[in-house]
Amino acid sequence: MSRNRLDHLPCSLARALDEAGDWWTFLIVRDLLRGINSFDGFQSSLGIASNILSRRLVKLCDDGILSKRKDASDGRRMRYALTPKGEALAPSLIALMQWGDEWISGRGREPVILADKRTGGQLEPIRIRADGADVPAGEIEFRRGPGLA
Amino acid sequence: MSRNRLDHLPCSLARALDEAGDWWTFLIVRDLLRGINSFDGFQSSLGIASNILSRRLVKLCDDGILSKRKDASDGRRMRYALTPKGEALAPSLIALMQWGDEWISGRGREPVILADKRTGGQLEPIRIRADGADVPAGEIEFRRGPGLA
DNA sequence: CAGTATCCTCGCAGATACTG
DNA sequence: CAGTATCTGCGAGGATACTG
Repeated sequence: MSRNRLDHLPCSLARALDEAGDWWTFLIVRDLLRGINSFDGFQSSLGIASNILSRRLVKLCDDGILSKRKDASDGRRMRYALTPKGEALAPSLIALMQWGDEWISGRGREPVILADKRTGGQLEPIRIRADGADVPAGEIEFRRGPGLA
Repeated sequence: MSRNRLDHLPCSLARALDEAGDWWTFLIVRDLLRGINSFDGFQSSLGIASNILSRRLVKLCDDGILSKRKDASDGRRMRYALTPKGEALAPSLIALMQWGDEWISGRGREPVILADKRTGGQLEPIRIRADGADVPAGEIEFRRGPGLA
């Protein structure tokens, strides 16, 4: 096999990786957490080819991670949103990003921003509740950093 | 490009995915958290081909996620261990596994075990502190579940 | 036991062109 | 704007055989 087949492993981690472990999934979810929710928004943010993005969005919708609807004021424009299942990826995404902050981007440097684009230039940090049942409740705040303008 | 090049993206998440986002990395780290630390241990646990496992272990050592040393009592046997950088992957790994428990393996079912193999048949759960600076401190305990015998 | 060494396959992603 | 359609290709992963 070329691609991994992790579904044979009796492990939730393997199954999670199998469904959400591909490269773009986390980055698309990240963009949605930042307020980016349109096709071309993803495209310009990620530099991903349109066919790849399209395929990935279809799969994410099929897997119940995203939902899709027409924009209320512009019928031509589609808007994507995270489902509860998709939002539930936030804790692992955040943990992974913080790992990158700490161990790759360089210790001591400012953490990378997860700014809410909806506030325009305001750069209001967004707060994401990690309210999984077994995860200690709390809020995580992203401050402005040099990594992601 | 065939493989993703995420390093051009100015984002810690992208860089983290670039370094630790491949399929086997998390599963090898998971095994180490369970107490599996030898080449054939990984192999029989994961069903991974030996050349792939070898390549992956070399890369993980190169990236500073694993360390490697000879077994004290058996010079032929190598033992792998998580470095601090590798241990720091635990929170995201755990979050991802819990996501799989909740959203893929089936809601309401028992979460998958992360049992410590070192205790033999005892199935003592292991505790992993999520003590990242910005992550609310707490302990996560894995209970026995049907997924991973 | 802990890997190398070869060879191969095929899925993911990229480039590009096109459409409602 | 939001995609589809086609073609191409690389490289991770696999099968298998072999070694100190």
